[in-house]
Amino acid sequence: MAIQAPKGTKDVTPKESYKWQYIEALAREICEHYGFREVRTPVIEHTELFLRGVGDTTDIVQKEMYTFDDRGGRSITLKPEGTAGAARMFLENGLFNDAQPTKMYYLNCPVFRYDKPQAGRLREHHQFGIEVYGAPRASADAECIRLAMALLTRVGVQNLAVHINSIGCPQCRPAYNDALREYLRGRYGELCEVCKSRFEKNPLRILDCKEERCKAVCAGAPTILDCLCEECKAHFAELQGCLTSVGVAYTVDPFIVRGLDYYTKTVFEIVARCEGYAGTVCGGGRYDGLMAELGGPGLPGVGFGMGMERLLLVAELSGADIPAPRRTDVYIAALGEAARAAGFALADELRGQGVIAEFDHVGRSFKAQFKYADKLGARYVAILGEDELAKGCAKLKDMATGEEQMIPLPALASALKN
RNA sequence: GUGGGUAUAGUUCAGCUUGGUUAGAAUGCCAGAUUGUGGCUCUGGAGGUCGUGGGUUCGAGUCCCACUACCCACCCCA
Repeated sequence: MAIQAPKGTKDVTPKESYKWQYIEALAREICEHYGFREVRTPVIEHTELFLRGVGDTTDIVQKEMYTFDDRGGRSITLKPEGTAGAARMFLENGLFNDAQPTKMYYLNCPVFRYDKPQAGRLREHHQFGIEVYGAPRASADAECIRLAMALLTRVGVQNLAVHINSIGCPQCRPAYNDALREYLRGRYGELCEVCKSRFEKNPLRILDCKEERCKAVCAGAPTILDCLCEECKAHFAELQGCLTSVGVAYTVDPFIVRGLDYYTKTVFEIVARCEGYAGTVCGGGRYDGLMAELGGPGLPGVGFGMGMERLLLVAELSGADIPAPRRTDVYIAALGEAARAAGFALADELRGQGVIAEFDHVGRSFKAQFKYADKLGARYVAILGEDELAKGCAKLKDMATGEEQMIPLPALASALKN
């Protein structure tokens, strides 16, 4: 093959697109029930947006962005996540002047990260995500988590676990960072190289390290939950109360910190465990400082992102029941030029009446047309040969029972609908 | 960025260890087996520059090297 798709990208073929459409339809339906409206923002943004929004010390910004200069010399970046673009859209369109909160979702949003591809991770993937702006109370956080769980369970993903944490706010986190550094200082030599470099600029990330030795060191570390200010404590308590009240089981995991700089207070991950894949399917949290960071009013935000490829992967691995696409109602088998002309028009007529009708564009024999109709899974074949045409009828064959019946052409549509 | 594996028909793979005439299977695709009828069965057909480039050899799908791509794990994340 001369040209193949770029590394880390994946085609959706006509044989599998129905699975995507199924999940998209469920997501739309659930979002509607929760009062969210769809937004669509550009695939490209000014690089500056992500430097300020996502944070210039994050892995995403430092080594995973698709950044290039356009012909006008502007630095442009393919969006690496959904929130920054949504926030920019919100500010640029002055939506903060409307009654708050603003609840939005995006679906099939392409996001790009220059990463090494592997199971459940691509360079271009598509996210479903939601954003709630202007809602300071923790009930909004809980609503986001509840919505994510509603979709995941509805899609059929098994063995889900919700992990929540609070990473505090600008008032209480510096104190925690000091406490953490104080604790780690004595065991600094035991940390991995990456964590040593994190020590000064972002010690919180050390808690997230997957290295066994770092985990061992962190096991006895002070937790941020002990250092939260009164406001953050109350917020976290409200979140837990809300989750409990809607039946969302969760575990408090002081080790999740998330990879984006904009988070404050609530962070959460929803993890799925199944044969073949175990890991995060949804990650999100609160970002009360983001809007101000982007030069807008100090409105709070909360939301999550969910990778659709990953969602589909775990859904299939969990044996989710994804309904097959609608079958062909009738295949019109015509032979001879006059019959073909009539058959072509008949197909169009039937489609206009809501029937899924197919017609031969290859010029196959009757036998081959039947075979093809069978492959399509057609319920009926309408036979239109010279005999039938002369009578103004079609012979309708039920492919399951084999029964045949002569039907006048004008009555076909209603016969098919029964 | 680090480590491991793989690359042969549309697809899933065998053949490679012990180099040797026209490279196989299954499945899919096309056609035929009563002249206007599917599924099951049978028969036939099309389809491969054996990832790319170099090397060793009388001879390379098979051995060696490089490159590329893909898969898996680490890291990070969705």
